[in-house]
Amino acid sequence: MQKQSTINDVARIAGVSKRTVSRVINGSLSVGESTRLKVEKVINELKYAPNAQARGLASSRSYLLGLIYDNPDALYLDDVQRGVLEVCSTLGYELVVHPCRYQSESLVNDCLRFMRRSKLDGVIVLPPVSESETLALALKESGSPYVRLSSVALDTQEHIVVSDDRAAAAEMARYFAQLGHEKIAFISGPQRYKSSTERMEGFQLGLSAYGVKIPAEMILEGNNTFETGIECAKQLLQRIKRPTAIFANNDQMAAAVLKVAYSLGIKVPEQLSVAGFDDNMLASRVTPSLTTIRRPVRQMALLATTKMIMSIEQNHKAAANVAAKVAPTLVVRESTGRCQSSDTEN
Amino acid sequence: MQKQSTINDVARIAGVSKRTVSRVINGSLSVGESTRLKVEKVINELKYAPNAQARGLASSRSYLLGLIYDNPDALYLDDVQRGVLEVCSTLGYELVVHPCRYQSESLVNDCLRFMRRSKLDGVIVLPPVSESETLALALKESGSPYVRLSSVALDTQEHIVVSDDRAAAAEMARYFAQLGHEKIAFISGPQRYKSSTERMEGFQLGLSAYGVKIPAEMILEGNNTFETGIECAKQLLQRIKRPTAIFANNDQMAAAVLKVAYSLGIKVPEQLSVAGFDDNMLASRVTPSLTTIRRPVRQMALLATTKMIMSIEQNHKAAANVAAKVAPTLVVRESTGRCQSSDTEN
DNA sequence: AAAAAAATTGCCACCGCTGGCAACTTTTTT
DNA sequence: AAAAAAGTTGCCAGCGGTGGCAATTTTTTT
Repeated sequence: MQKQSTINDVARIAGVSKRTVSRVINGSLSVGESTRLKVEKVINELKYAPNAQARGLASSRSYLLGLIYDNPDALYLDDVQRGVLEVCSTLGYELVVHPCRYQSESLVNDCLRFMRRSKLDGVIVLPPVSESETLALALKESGSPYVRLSSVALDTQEHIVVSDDRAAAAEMARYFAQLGHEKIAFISGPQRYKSSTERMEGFQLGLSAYGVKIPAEMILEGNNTFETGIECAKQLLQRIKRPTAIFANNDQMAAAVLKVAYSLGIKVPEQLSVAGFDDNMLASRVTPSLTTIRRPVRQMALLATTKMIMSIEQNHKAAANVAAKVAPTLVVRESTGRCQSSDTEN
Repeated sequence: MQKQSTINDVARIAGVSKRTVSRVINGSLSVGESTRLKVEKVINELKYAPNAQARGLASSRSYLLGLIYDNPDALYLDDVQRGVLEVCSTLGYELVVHPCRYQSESLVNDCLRFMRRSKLDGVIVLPPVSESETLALALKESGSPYVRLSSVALDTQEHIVVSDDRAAAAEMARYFAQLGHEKIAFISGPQRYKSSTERMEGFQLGLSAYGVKIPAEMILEGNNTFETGIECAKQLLQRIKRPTAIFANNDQMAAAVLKVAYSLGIKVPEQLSVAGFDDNMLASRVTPSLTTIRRPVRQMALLATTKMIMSIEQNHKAAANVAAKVAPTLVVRESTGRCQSSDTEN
């Protein structure tokens, strides 16, 4: 367990002051070329790495980013983390993960404490926590950089990256309509989440362009889990007049529909078209594979992180200029097809 | 954005020295009851929270734990994170995630830098990185606490939590044999991972107890991804003499087998039994649902974290006493059944 | 009641680094 | 060539806590 070398060691050996070493580390412009090389050489020899705590204490920077979320889909979270870490690692930041409870009334305090305690340089907030306006306000007031991922534009460009779920759902509607479906059902997510209502409205709007309307009894609310998907699917498929196509708010529930259809002997896509939303790993694994909407989650995370680091490093104008909107795209696979049922057929 | 209060503010207002405030914060025993109350009152009024960086700098503790891994299955990672965070949050630690490349020759340096830079109090290492003996050695030498999750006992109880994959695979073998299968295939994971060889050996050993032996051509090596699972499954199922049962090293590959079997018109479980390993979300989502081995991942993470925090807090004997071995269990679902093929049938 | 022991509390240095400003060099201007 | 400007580098004071030890107060012992 060898003693860790400090900035003093580097300074002494390189024959310069530690202030100069500090400048080299931070890429200051005002360091002579020869001095820089000399110092860098010593740094490498000693395998010196600056102490993040000391650095943070002196400069009120921690090079720590936080990720705040509430019980997201594992696959979604993983995608986000990968995206964030990709940027972090190249820019020298580390990521601290922090689950919390969206519903809790101590949410705001919890998050602020988290940020203060670890002196985070900024936080990335995932849905649905990102939809909390009180939290957003508190973050804004706290003065530390933050970026929200969301399905709806919520505040200024600087603090958000949105995916246009509404448009994507509309595209799915168009696709369904063009396949000739008219008896269409929708399994929504919790209506208290904006992403759910966005998708539902987009879908309905898209269908209405084709003169198709979803009757109220064809809209069921799940909570984005496989289990509730099963419940909803059973309700929809055991009816006398069952739909010929079902659009679910996410892949988990769409997979559940597949499962129920199978157990009822309903053939997909011949007798029933099914589509999901997310395009997570599940979509391509199930049989038949799911037609779905691909959300560029990783890319959103990437943008969000870039944006945040820019705003940490005082490039607010630049941060506001990083693209803030991404467009999910339709991915057609095996679970959807032309409507083949005649009028009277069930 | 109000100024954050410091220990000095608390000390001044409470009319004591900051050393005393520090003692109160750290729960030192030698503080008079009345003094403590007085100080705590001020702390609450000011909503004072100690600066983690300053604390760390002075005491060489950061209350930060690291999680080191290389490209794990998203579902596995999520499970681990949940387990770790559960303990962390109750004990006042935060978690920093750090992906790295197991194959890279800079692995050790990368990990050590990570630990030093953020002054982590300890790290949890996931497979396959956890199998690197050089890394383990470096960690031991570095003196900072670490715990490895693995499928094989690798070092002293204090630093590891293992799941007995070998025994679990043997149990699957027993189950297969009792169903009457004799033409059995195995899709292994990369042979360079201990977990892969453990499972394979356990499976073979288990079968041999029933006089069943897997011929070499019935063992294929995938790399634990769905895609390679597809390749292996195709090879196995397009043969004239195809197996009546396939055991895959993980659920991803087992799901791939299901997919291929479906496309070839092979009925599962009537004509082919399929089983996986992990019991992740996928297993229950696919059709037919997968018989598999449930690994108590979350529990392992929990144990590992508990163990580590104990050893951070100097309770080495206690740490060594936390259970270090968990037993995965067989979960029977729909993808397996009695062997129904006669001798000549394919 | 004085001395010894124990319990509290305070002082000061220091953890490792960066910020501000001064000092020293080198280059450019006049 | 002297003066001004620009480019480098160093010194010192913190950032907000904790550790060691001394000082003070309280309790116990004789």
